[in-house]
Amino acid sequence: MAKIQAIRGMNDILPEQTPVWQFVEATVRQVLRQYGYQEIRMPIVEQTDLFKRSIGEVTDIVEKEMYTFEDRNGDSLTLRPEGTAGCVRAAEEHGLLFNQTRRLWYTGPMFRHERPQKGRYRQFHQIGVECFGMSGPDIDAELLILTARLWQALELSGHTRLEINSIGTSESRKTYRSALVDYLSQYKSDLDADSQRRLETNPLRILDSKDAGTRKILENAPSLDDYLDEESRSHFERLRELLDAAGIEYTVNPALVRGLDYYGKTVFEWITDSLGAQGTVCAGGRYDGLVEQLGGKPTFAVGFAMGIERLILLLETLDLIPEHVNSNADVYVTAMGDASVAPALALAEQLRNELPDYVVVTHCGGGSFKSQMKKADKSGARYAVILGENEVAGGTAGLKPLRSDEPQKEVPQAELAQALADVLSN
RNA sequence: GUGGACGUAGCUCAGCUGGUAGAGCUCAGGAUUGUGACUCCUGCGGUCGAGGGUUCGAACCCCUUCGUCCACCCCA
Repeated sequence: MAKIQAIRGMNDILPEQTPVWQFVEATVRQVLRQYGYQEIRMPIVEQTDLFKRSIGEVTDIVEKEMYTFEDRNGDSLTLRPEGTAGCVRAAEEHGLLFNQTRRLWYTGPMFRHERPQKGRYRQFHQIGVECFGMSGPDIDAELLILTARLWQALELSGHTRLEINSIGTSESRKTYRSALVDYLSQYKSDLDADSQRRLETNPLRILDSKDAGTRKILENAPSLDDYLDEESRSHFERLRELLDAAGIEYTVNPALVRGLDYYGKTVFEWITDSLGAQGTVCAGGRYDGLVEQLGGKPTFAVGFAMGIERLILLLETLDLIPEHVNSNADVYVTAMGDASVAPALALAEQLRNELPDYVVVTHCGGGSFKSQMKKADKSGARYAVILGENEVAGGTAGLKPLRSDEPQKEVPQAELAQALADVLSN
């Protein structure tokens, strides 16, 4: 019988990996807390229409990447392919957006039926940040300053670069789009095959083409910049001033277009060159029209999402996972012989009471002294506490350093916690 | 959805022109009746991804299929 295994592109996160995830999540949480962002938790499943109406009917995500299925009562439901739509739905549904400003964040799995590759999976995890009710470029700048602080906290500054652009309001973008299509249509047969297809589906994406012939044609193409409305233009200029003032480095990439329909004005991406083809580690932008589009009052909004898998992949590639993240024991308590099992369990409890910040692992499962010592070593603990018949009889414990050549000491059990506190703290 | 590479022990891999499987690491035990890391010895561990075909004989050749990885598309 065939073995049942995980769904393609949906990965188990194993015990060796979870400490890294917790480290990244905790670091992000801490930075967001500093800026006063509030966490929101949404369901993983939403009505299919929510995504169709927000992401855009003709995007790849909606057309061919969604996990959509029928509920038992016939409703069409979809596993969320991204977080913004559900966040807007939840915030709107509970009156979080009316006449107020909000700074929200969330994390969790997202689902897209794509072919997996490095840094891209069918179930992947994002940390999303969304801000509502603020119209100016100052909040755009805050988001970028916040992410820059996060890169610093993760020691990723210098391995990520920021690209920004303004794609204008949907009206100005529409005008530009038709100008671009008009221009490119003259050369349609000279465009590469992908770009010919994009002419129908997503013409702005052609700006990004790597094909030499297409690039040549693009040289004389109309520029998005010339079609920007005045408000978008000044918004973008002000954003650049704010970033300059904050010392955030960036490049303006006129070809930077986001794939989701709801974006307008500011768009940005943090990119790394260390991950191969999937180098975008964080991306977002402004989406002032979305709340209204989903049935709410017009509400200014801007946000971004980070891919946790990509962040972790990057940290691992650059060998930036701090040492302490992977250690899963500080003290390992051995128990030699049946008679010392109960005292060992009791002694470990005593240590946990007095040293709540340290990880105390008790040896279970018996075995020779030698094998217990091996396990102590393997655990990564800095100290072994040795409890055998002699120690139990004398009310002491052996305190053995495992990471240095210092000699083992016999310590009265009552003084063991203090002795460990002294040696573990330096 | 398209293309390429690859599936042999828990992990990393070797296995020549077809002759029915090996190493290192890990794990368990021992050398050392209560002391890990280094060393040495012993042991556990494989329907060679699956199914079919060719052959006296297939891990190796052929077909099919499943899976993984990387890239394209697209995206975090």
